[in-house]
Amino acid sequence: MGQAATIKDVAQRAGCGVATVSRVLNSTGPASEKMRKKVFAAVKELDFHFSEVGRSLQSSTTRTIGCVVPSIENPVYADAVQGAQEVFLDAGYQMLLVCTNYNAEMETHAIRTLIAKQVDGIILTVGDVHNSEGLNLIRSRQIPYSLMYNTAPEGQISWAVDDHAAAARVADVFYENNHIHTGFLGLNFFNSDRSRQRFEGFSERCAYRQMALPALLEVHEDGNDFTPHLSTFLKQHPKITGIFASNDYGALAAIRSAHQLSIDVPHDLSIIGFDGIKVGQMIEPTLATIATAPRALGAGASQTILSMIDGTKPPDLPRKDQTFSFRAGGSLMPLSAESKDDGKVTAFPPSNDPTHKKAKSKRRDHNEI
Amino acid sequence: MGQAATIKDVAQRAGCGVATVSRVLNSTGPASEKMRKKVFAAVKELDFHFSEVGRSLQSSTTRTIGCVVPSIENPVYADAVQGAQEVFLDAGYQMLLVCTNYNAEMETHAIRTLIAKQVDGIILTVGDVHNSEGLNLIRSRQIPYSLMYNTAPEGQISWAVDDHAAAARVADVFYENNHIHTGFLGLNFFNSDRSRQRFEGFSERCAYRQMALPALLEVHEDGNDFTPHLSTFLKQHPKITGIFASNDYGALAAIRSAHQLSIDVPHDLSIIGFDGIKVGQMIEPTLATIATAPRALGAGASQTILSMIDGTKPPDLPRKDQTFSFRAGGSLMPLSAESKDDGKVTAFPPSNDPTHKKAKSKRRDHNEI
DNA sequence: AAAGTAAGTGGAAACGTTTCCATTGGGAGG
DNA sequence: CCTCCCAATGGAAACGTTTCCACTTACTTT
Repeated sequence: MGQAATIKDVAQRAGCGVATVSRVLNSTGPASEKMRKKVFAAVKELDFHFSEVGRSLQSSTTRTIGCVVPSIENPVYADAVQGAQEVFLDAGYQMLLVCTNYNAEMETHAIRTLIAKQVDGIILTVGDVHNSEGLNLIRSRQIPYSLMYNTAPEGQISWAVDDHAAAARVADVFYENNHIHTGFLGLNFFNSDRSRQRFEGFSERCAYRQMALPALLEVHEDGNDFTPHLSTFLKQHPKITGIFASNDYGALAAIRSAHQLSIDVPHDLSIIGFDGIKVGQMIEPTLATIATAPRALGAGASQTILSMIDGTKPPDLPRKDQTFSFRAGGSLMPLSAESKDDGKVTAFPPSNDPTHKKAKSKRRDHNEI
Repeated sequence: MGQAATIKDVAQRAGCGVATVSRVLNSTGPASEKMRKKVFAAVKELDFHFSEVGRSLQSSTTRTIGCVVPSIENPVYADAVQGAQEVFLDAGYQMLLVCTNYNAEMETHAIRTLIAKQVDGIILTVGDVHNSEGLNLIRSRQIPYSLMYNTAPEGQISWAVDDHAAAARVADVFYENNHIHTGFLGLNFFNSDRSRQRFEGFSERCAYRQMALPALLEVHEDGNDFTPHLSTFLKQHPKITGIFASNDYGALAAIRSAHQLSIDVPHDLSIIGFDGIKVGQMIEPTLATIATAPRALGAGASQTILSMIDGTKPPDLPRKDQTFSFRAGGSLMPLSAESKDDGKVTAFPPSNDPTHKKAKSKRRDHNEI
């Protein structure tokens, strides 16, 4: 059975014209019962299925959506993509996925190809919203699109977490728990405007709260060599009692490195992450973090696009402060009031004592790390 | 600039026939320098790009590959998909992604649609290799395809971890570490033949080693209510000193639940996972596990498909025992020889890990759980 | 100078659909 | 019995490409 059957084959077999076959199969237009029978019989015999390509050419619609994200190794994007995918699938659309690996060139190229493939819409996370060649192409072609995880510039739609506000929330949480001296752990700080936004929001709120300005620890890759960095950092900033990591992986790495340095989390050091990945709740201590809903964002962006396509009313974007929530966890612990003001060492056990008696709330001695 | 320009518009603008435009732009066939200039000028003015749809119709090739996996929330699949995607992108193919959520109906439907879209190949993980309607469709249509993470039946190609052998390896590891009484934690045991394969391989090798046959703890969802299950399970099987979880998430859940039950991992209970997800190495204790290379599998499957398409020699499948490796980790600890036979409480060798000194060398007393 | 060749070019068919339009036939209304 | 209308149908155009083929032109070769 070499080539796939076409509508012509069906027509011939059923002894009618192609127009009739099309009408019968699509239930568009009239057809006698006799013809319908014959057509269906022919379809069955030939195992005929419409070619979407022919259809697309004629209708100039592909029922395909492009999706461009940096990487689905990051569960945040993976979830968003999957959320999007479900919505699209329900609506009868398929999804072309491209991961750009945070590479601007790939981003542009991918978008160009998607446009050439005549996708009906594009859902994307770009590296730099204000300077994305691909995004410009999309806009000039007037293709329905929705951003994800980008802070939306003027008049554009983006389903995103409000990084700034969320980070501010973290500062509040630290404040409420008497952590005044904090650090910010930024992964890929200079590649990710999301990371920068978080630092900014965090810093500003710290200032507002009259807390110390957060010390910045910038890390490029999440290699295994993070421990010395943390050690140095904590020596340089001995007063720090809380660290805000720009994402949960960073937080996990910090917890682990702290552990290796015999710094107990949360007794000696509190840590808050960002994203709310699943494993954060599967470990001990559980990770205090900013929980986000990537699936919902992906689904929302998809619905926006669908409504652009069929002209219905698009869903409302969530209120900015509803794009995240703080999730308590074992990695955060209130600092006792007496050590709050100066972070000064009070009663210490000998620092070479590796024991971590949980009950006792000791402070770490930074000078001896 | 309403509609996108077509090759006809370009031809008209350049004052030539469409054939010439096609030849110039595709560098196929001769063209005078004068015409070339004019064509390129017209292309620029009109911002013309070929429509892939028209092209596909004519060439009956779409430069698109379908990818069907259960879910990319599972980082194993996410990595595999991304590995595949990179290979395809390099080769100039785009990837249509469908996540089936472990649902056979969706699987069939997705594959049907992919076929209708005339993808040039399909890379997929099916629920049941021996009874997949979609797979049959693909085969009857003679579409290039490659399985992933399915144990390949007779004469089919599948890039997969050898679950059976890997699980056997885990039994060996337990044996070498004097763990004779073990349990198997199966997630979605009845939905996943992978999980079953692992149990089988594990059991067989346990028998071969003359270890106790593993007790099976079956879990349906990884909810928060796992702890009581584990508690009951350990009460029922008090001799167990090692648990093999059918995937890393299960292992993490087990560690956490053990913690909640005041069972120390690894001193009281050793745990080995499966998959080798990234976070396994970011937590304390690190997770002993079967490490796999999802990206490589995805990439391999892609290359297989590409070579089917262009008729070149397909890459060799990896040797079965090279599809995985055992990765040591803190969640596994050798059982002292004297307690080996009966699991009786004895003194433990001092841990060189200072953080675990707090764990008093106690064996858990199952009766008190 | 005639003939042959090669380069350059455009027309038109083909790919698989949908849809407009024209044609047919039959039944109802006058 | 003649008209009119409507249901049923098929032919053909259109969608945007590529490619075959035929045609012109100009140049080389005898």
